[in-house]
Amino acid sequence: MRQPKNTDLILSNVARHIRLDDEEERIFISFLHPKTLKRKEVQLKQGDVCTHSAFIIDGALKGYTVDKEGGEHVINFAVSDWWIADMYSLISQKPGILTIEALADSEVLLLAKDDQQLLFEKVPKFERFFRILIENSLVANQQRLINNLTLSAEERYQHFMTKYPFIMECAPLHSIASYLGMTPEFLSKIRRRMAGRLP
Amino acid sequence: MRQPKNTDLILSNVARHIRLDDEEERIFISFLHPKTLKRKEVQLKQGDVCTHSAFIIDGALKGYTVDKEGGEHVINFAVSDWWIADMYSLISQKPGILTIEALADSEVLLLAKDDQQLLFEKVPKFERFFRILIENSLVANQQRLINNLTLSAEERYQHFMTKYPFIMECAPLHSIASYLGMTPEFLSKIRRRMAGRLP
DNA sequence: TTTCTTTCTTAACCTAGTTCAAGGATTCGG
DNA sequence: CCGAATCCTTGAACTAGGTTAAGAAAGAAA
Repeated sequence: MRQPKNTDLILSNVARHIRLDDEEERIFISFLHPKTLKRKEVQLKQGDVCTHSAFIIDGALKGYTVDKEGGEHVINFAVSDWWIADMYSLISQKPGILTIEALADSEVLLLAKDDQQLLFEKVPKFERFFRILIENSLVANQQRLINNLTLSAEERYQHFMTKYPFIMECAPLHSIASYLGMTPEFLSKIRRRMAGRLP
Repeated sequence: MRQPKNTDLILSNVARHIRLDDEEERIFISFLHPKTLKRKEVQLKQGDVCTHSAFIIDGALKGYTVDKEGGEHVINFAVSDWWIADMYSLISQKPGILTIEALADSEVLLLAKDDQQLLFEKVPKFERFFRILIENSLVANQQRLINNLTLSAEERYQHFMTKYPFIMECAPLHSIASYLGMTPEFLSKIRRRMAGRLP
């Protein structure tokens, strides 16, 4: 086996949108830096400039902001086969608003912003790939906004469970509550109601 | 004056991110279709497939969804020098979730999705331009999500006023309330409180 | 002008979701 | 295996924001 097993996943991720020949694959992989994260380890800290995108091979991460009262607000999750970064900071190269932290021991591949630029020059197809990634992010984000504006807390939870069952399995409920814009206590109440236990 | 005045605005909009020569400008403009909209006129209806992006020369539009109870939820505004479309539908070419409607008599330039594809082939620089537009959309959208999750109704309103004073001037308050995720009655209460009129 | 519609506000009442405080259940590090 | 976090749940008291209903002000249409 010439390539380490962990690059198979990212190559099939890329192959979903663009087709690469062997040489292009080699170039791409040469830009990636593997990193392992312990549970609770912070990959990016709020206030720092985001210099890398991370592709998750295994494990799970969350991105969150801490508000002025110290409350934590989960903005996104990322599990195996997903990308995560503080897009605002990555794009603008200004201090970011997200802390990205491992929910479980994880293995990721990092792609530096500068290397991404080089990659665009050597393999222009990647412009297209990352444009599609961003398009999908935008659509997902907008849909989430609409859900927050139009659905009740219970409906948001139900929708989340059917859309992201795999996240239900690896993220603690209080993080999911935060992501859904409610308190953990209220999520608990919803779950009791849904289980038929009154009141 | 060789070019109609109304293309100046869109060319300077494009020039903010990519540099075009005369021929490229000519090609770009040849793909644009001017359209005028009367106040309340619908440019795109919820459920239809979005086939064009619109660049606003003059006037103002809003994009909104109607939920199953018939409630209207404003998802975005667009004023002079902005682009608007149902990105979900435009990208996926599936029936959309937004209705896009003129808030005032408006003048827009339409770019068909197919023509955009042709434009990419003839002037590849535009790939970059539209990628940047989408990046900015994504960042703005994410920031809005964070605001909705972390700020009170009053804080959201104050933030909106300072960030979009020009929208304050052309959109009715009930649309702004909807955009901010509150009822018009509650926005009214906030405004009274802020004006110092008790209670 | 007059009428009709849209926009904005008020006030009284209501409720979805929060806060606070506490206890039990798991899980994790050592 | 033990102690300490972390996680989840409960319940009671509270509040930010919603609902309903009504009227005033200001345009637009005619």
